[in-house]
Amino acid sequence: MPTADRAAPTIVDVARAAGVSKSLVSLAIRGDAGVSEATRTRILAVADDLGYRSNVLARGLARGRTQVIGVLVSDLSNPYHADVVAGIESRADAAGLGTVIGHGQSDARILAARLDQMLDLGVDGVIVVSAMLDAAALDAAAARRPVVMVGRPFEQPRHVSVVRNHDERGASLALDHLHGLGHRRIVHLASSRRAAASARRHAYGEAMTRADLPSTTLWVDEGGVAALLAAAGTPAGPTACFAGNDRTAATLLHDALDAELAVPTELSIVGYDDAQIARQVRPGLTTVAQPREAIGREAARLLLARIDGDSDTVEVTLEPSLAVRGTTAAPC
Amino acid sequence: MPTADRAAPTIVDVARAAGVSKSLVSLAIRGDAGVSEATRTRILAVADDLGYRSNVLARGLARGRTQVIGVLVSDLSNPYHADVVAGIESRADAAGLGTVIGHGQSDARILAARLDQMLDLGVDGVIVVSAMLDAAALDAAAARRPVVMVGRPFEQPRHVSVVRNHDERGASLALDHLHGLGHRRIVHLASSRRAAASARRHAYGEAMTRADLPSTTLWVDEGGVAALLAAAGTPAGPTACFAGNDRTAATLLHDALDAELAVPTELSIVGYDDAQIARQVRPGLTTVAQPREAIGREAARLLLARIDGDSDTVEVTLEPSLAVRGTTAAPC
DNA sequence: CTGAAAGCGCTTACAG
DNA sequence: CTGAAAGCGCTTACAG
Repeated sequence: MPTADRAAPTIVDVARAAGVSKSLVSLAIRGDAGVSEATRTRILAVADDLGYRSNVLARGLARGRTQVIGVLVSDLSNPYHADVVAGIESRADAAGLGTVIGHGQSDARILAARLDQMLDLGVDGVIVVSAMLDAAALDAAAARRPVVMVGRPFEQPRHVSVVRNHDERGASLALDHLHGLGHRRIVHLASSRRAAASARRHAYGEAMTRADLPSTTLWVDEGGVAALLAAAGTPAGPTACFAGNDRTAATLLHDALDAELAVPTELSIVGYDDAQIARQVRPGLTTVAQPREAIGREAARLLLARIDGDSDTVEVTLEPSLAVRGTTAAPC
Repeated sequence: MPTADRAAPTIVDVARAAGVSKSLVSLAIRGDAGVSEATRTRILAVADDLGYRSNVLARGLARGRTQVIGVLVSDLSNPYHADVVAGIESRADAAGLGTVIGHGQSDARILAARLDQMLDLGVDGVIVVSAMLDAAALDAAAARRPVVMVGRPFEQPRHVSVVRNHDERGASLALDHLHGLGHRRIVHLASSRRAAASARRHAYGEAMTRADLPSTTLWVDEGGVAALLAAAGTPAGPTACFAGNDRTAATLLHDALDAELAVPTELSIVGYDDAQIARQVRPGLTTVAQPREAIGREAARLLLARIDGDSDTVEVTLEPSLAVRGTTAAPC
């Protein structure tokens, strides 16, 4: 009995046991009006007795809908994704839809292959939580089923709705915080040229210009961390750094501490993302937090609307917030 | 065109375009011998031209196999799971099977519901990466499809193969390391009563007994960390601690540093799991590493064997290893 | 309120 | 080497 479900009862078994036709069972199970309450109750009881479970494959084939949505994430180990997925699932659950997750292993080609696999599997739509797929790949998928993307695309796909955090506003939050503390010499530490990172970088430059302060962007892969640490602590050196993301900020923090530079007094640091690492480093990292669950819920909402026939593709931008922890203080 | 795949070509479209019967298309696509190489090539070319994709729902319904396996994880944000999943996927990919992931949100009831959902979806088998489901729930699932569990179950399910790390050996590795460094007063910091944690705790006691040393287990939820820190540094106090997992070890490490206790000289710490946090704390945490990817590959191997008819359920125990980092040294 | 029939897109013997 | 037919388990008009 273990590895076989050959014996799995079907709608026909239920019909026979209940003494009705199989179409009636189908209607009763889906709660269709036009089945008397009494028979419906009886049929459901029989179904339950038999351990009947509706075959999603058969149902999906007949209806053209599986009531399952797919979520594709580029990297499972990124806790950011877990929160977004939780948001998606809460909305999908509420709508009575199942959720399956696919994993792209941070590789655009694997991601694209998994996307096709999910679509082949018959999901009613998919949410791509990744900015690694290009517009062409996303639009190709959107030609099969509704697709919503979470993240900031490099190039805007035409048939895909996008949900993302407002990077410019997030950068402003970080810089306003540092300005408010009295920092004037603030550098930006950049580590990526992707769309979200670039937006943060540009927003940094503009915020500095608005405040009439000079801006300096250092790149991690060009020895930016070392340069920053060498300059910090000197009379005209920077007193604060806005990093493009938390990983970069954490690296800077650790290297600063190793170099015996006091954080936050000699160097204040702000990250971006409110990743798990922001709470794990000491002192805790002040950082811009994306509304991850809300992003997930919004993405699911948009997807469900499109599955139900709403054909508009939109771009939704959610507001980040600032999580103030121990890496920022007034300059000494 | 965006949100519709009504136009999705079927095997019939391919047959018509190629001027053959649909059964021939089916055979050609599955690479069945008995289709001439020439026609096969032609049919595939036509299929490709039309953008034909085999409908998994229909195929699954007809064959009773979807060629997709399910992986259920209790907690997406746990990087441990990501590595296990990577191992599973590599093996599944190699066998030409797709993988979908379900997410239990660290809640046994949600986990059980998702397990049923995956089974309803028609997966050919499922790997449960969690010890949260009890034997009854696992066996119930195993009555429908082959199930393999990754982790250490509280109670052994009867129809489910189990793959796990050898906790006893892992604990020995940790204690041998500390003994080798010269530690004699070693305490165990426990935070869980689950099976894996209990095994590590017991193994600690036995290792100490074997070495003719007194053993002391402190519980986190009973103020164990404070008690440990108070005793450490005193003449007869402990010089080392074996923690039940990395999170507990990291908490201890941070609190020790806050209490100005020098790690590793005044207190050495060993964790368990080699979680991400083990690399993120400073100094880096010495810890027992589970062979996560190998565990995933082994689980997939067992599942595939069961899907292919091997009816034996087995328990496979893989060897952990020690990752020596900065939290252990000879006592001063 | 209930039943017989066709169909979803595929696979699988079974004839030729 | 190829084609007609039944069937996987469900849904959906359509008659009654």
